[in-house]
Formats: sequence, C-alpha cells, structure tokens
Amino acid sequence: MRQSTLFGRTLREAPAEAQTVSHQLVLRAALARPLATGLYTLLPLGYRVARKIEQIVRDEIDRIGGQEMKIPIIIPAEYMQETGRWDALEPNAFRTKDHSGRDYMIPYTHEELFTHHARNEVVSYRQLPLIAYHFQAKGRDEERSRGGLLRVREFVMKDSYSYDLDAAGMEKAYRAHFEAYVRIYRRLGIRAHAVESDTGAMGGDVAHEFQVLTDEGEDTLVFCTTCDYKANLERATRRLPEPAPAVGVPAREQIETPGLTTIEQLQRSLGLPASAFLKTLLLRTSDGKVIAVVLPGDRELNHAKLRKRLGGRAFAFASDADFAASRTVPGFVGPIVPSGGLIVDASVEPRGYVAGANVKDRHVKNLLPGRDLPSFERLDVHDVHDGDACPSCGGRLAAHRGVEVGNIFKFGTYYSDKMHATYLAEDGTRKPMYMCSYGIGIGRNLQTIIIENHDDKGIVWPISVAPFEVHVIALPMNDDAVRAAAEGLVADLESRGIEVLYDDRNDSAGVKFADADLIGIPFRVAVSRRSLGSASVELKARAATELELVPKDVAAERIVGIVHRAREAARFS
RNA sequence: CGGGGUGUAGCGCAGCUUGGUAGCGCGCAGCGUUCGGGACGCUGAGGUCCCGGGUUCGAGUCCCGGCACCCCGACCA
Repeated sequence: MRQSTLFGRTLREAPAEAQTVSHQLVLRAALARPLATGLYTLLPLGYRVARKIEQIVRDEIDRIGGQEMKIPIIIPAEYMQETGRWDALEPNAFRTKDHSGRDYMIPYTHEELFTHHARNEVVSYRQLPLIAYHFQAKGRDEERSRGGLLRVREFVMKDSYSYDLDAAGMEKAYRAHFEAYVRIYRRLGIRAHAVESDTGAMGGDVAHEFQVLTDEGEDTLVFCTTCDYKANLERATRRLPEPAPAVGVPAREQIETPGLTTIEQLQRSLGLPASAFLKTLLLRTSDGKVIAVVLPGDRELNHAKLRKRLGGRAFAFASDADFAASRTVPGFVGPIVPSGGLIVDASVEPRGYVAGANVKDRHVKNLLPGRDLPSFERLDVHDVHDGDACPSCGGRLAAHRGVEVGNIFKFGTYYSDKMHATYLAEDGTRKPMYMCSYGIGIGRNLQTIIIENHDDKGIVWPISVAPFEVHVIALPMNDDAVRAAAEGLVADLESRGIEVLYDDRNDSAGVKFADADLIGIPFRVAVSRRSLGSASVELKARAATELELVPKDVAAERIVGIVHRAREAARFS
C-alpha cells in the first residue's frame, strides 16, 4: 500500500473533542472519524485493525466449535415482544417502522433472534450442543456516548450463543468460552481480568465481564489484594465486621436539629462520624410503589444491587407527594414503612444510631434497629469501598477503574422458557434448551488495545492486529536510487506475504518518522541515501529504541524471518 | 436526564469586555531551494463567524430562543 494514496490523513493536533489519549490517537492516526455523536466511520487503517481483531475472535470461537452465521441488522418487533424486551426501557433502543407501519428495531443484542432460529432448527437432542455466532452491528441509543470508540451508539459485536441439553452441558460451553476469551485477549495484546458482574438488562444470573484496568475506564471494580476475588462494583459484596452486641442503649429520644438535612451537616453539628447515622432514602419504583431504604450514613446505595433485589424494577427518587403520603419530611426522613415496604441494608448494625424523626428539624438518637424499627426486609444494597474486607477471604479489597472488553452470561432456560425453545429428549419428553450468550465489542477492543499499547509518540500495535506489519520509508523520495531500492524491497516483501505500508510521500524525514511512530506499525524499515551508502537498510522495531543496519541484499529475507517469528510469538504467547 | 463548558477556514486557536473592512499558527495548491526526527522562501486558495429571531445606520461581538459538541454524575460490548 502506497501511503501517498492512503484514504485518511494523520493529524498533528488532536481535535479538541478528544480528551483521552486513546481517543486522540484514534483520530490522529486516521483510524476513525466521527460522523455524529457516538457514530464513527472506520477509515482504511482502522478497518484493517478491526478485521484482524475479528479474525482472531473468529479463529478462537471456531476452535471451540462455533458456527458463524449472520442475522440481519434490523429485526421485526415480534421477537423482542416475546420476552418483553421490546417494552424494556434499558438500554435505549433504535426503533423504526416500515412502509406499512410495522415495528422494527436495530437490536442491542440478539438473544431472541438466535433463540428463535434455535427453536426452529433444533428439534432433537441429537442436534445439541450448539454454538452459533455472528459479527453484527448493535444499536444502543446511549444518552451519553464518550471516549471515542469506547462507548458508542452503534458498534459491531461478536455475539455467540450456546444451546445445551442441560445445566452440565451449559457449564461446559460457558467454560469453553471463558477459556476462548482468555486466549483472545492474550492474542490481542491486552490484559483482561475476568470479574463477577451484574447481569443487568440481560436477564439470567451468573455472568463474568472481562475488564482491562485503566483510568480511561468507566466501570469501577474491586479486586481482593489477597485472594482472587474480583467483582464489578455493581455486584461486589464485602465481609461485614462482627457486630458488637448492643448493651445498654438508652431509650430513643428526639433531638432538635434545625436546618440540618445532610449527613455532613449533622456530623459537624453533633461531632459524630458519618457511620453513627442512618440515612433513609424514599424511592418510587416503576410499578408505582414507594419504598424506604435505610443505609448507614457512610454508605451509598448501590443502584444495580437494589434493582436486582426489586426483581428488575426501575426506581427513582420519590416526589414531594410521596413524602407527604408517607408522612415524612425531606431531609428528616427516618425509618418508616411506606406502601412498598422498608428495606434495611445488611451493613446496619444492632446499635444506637441517629436517624431522621420524620418531623421537620428533628432527629432521633439511640435508635436501635432490632428494637425501634418497624418490620423490614434486610438486604445487601450498599456500595463496597476501597479498603473493605473481601467477602471470600477477609483480605483487603482495592478499587480500580476498568473498560469492559467482553462479557459472558449464563442464562439457563430464561430465554428458552419465554420463547418455547425446546427439544425432544432421548426419553421422548420435551425439554428446554440451556443457553448462554457471549459478547465482544470490536471497536471498544480496538481502542483498548491502544490504551494498553502506546507511548508518548503514538501507537505501538501488537503485530497480531497491526494495520500493516512493515512500514517502509524512503528518504528522500526524489532520489532515484533510494526510490528504486525501496520499491524493490516493498515488492519483494509483498510477494512473500508481508503486509507493507510504503511511505512514498514527498515529505521530510521528520514528518515521515513522526507519522510512522504515530501509526505504530511494528517494524519500520528506512531506505535512505545514508543507509544505501553502506549498502544496507535500517530496521527498527516500533517498541524498541535501537536500530539495526541490515545489508540490502539480505534485507527482505531477514525481515520476512523476523515478521514470521513475531507472528508466531503473537499467536502462542 | 441533572450540573459545568465550548461552537470563528480541514485542525489548533485569537478577536467578543468597549459593535465599524474576519485574523494567527499548522495543514492545503503552485514555483524554487532543501532532504535522517514534524525544513525554508515567494505566491495563492480556502469563511452562511452553529441556526433562527431581535436591538442598531451597522452584529462574530449585545439581547432572546433553539441546535450541536465536550466534560462530570444515573445506565451498558
């Protein structure tokens, strides 16, 4: 490929919209261009990388028996209606109608569609197990896309789906995918950690996310510093300290707290730590109930956990009318039992607390949960903090930021039941298929590879996904001998199956070297007047600092050998 | 959807306070000189100053209303 004809220009300066390094590099290296919020066009360089990522994913999913197919990018509503996800609010979906008014969606995931085909094609136990997958665009009308390709509204995902006879078969398929993902990330050159995750809008119960640790990430994760416990904050729990037995807590009594509506104000005024207080949140659920949630003053409500405990119902803060109906006052809410019930977080201890009195400018002290609280449900709905105790071993938990580069969900018969995906078993009975689904976002992985593989000059692509393998630079282009030598080398390398980007532009050495560093092709070969003076070319690995002079006559041979070794190392690393 | 910020040439920005011929750097085109780490000279092209309305003799600048984008919070590959 001649660089002079490459579609897409590198940028000296990053557009102001790009705030993170990886986003800036995606734009500066001419990998992608924004088309609208959360919509990106992949330029030829970026598309070459995306195809290589896809090929690695394909290779590994095929290896565990996956069969690639393709479901349309736009689907009729009826399949999503079968599971109720047509009406689900999260995530926001792109919807449209056809000429006759029929509803369609650009689906945000394809469980229903694969399951539909599975129930039609699979009639007998003899046809299971099955793994099918495709690479297809997903539509998610995110309210806020950000970070370049990390979070967009339309993206290609490899999503695979396994269908099995029973739970044991499903476990096997899940484990096979887990191991395939480990191999995929290793080949992509990123360090992904499998963490326990919440299943969110996907349904089902067990799930893992593959997370790459980086400050550019938007997920919060907690890892145990002692054992291998790793979990998304949305799911993470902690070992609660042994509560001290409550003895001699005096009877509760009201205290005057004029204008003190926040824990912070109360702390300052009463000189007590945040943990000495209880805070009560009044929430309205999507089915119209009002619930109260009691947490220690030093803990935050974990929305994902609460939502799961509520059976997936959404919730929002209560309205003024809800406060009035529940006979309490904003800022002075204490434990009460509204229409939807009272939930007390598991970390609330059996000791005396200060809590709201449900009366303006009043709190109560010496409120002892077991003694003074009305009937309640005790659930774990609080956020875990950095430094908390590991639920598994009691060690210290540490918080990290991460990018989710893939996930795997174990659904069991969740979708099969709703969609009547059954098979005829050996004993003549009809049984539901056991299902899992597994996703990897291609664009997000592309940018995450950059996060993990760059320096202050640009990208340092792993050879497994690099847009080209060798970057040949002619210096200067107007020297006939240089040009002839460079073009001879390029032709030689290409004829031996090496992917070469040839910088034939009539630019200065500085421009060419800077662009080579920016684009980050693994091996750079400079053919110059100077190098030809010693009948050689200069070879430099992007990741290395040292140069090597290679005799011109054996250059192609040597470079082919080096590239082949690098390819092999990347495949089996 | 809440809070903050920004919209001026392909990119980065100044000009707006105090209304009066739209600027700078990079990039781009032509010619010449250069040629190993973002070269130099000369010449040149390129703008509905986000959109709409208002005030004014006159609006990039002031006022009102939209829209878009970015960042921070609630949701997910």
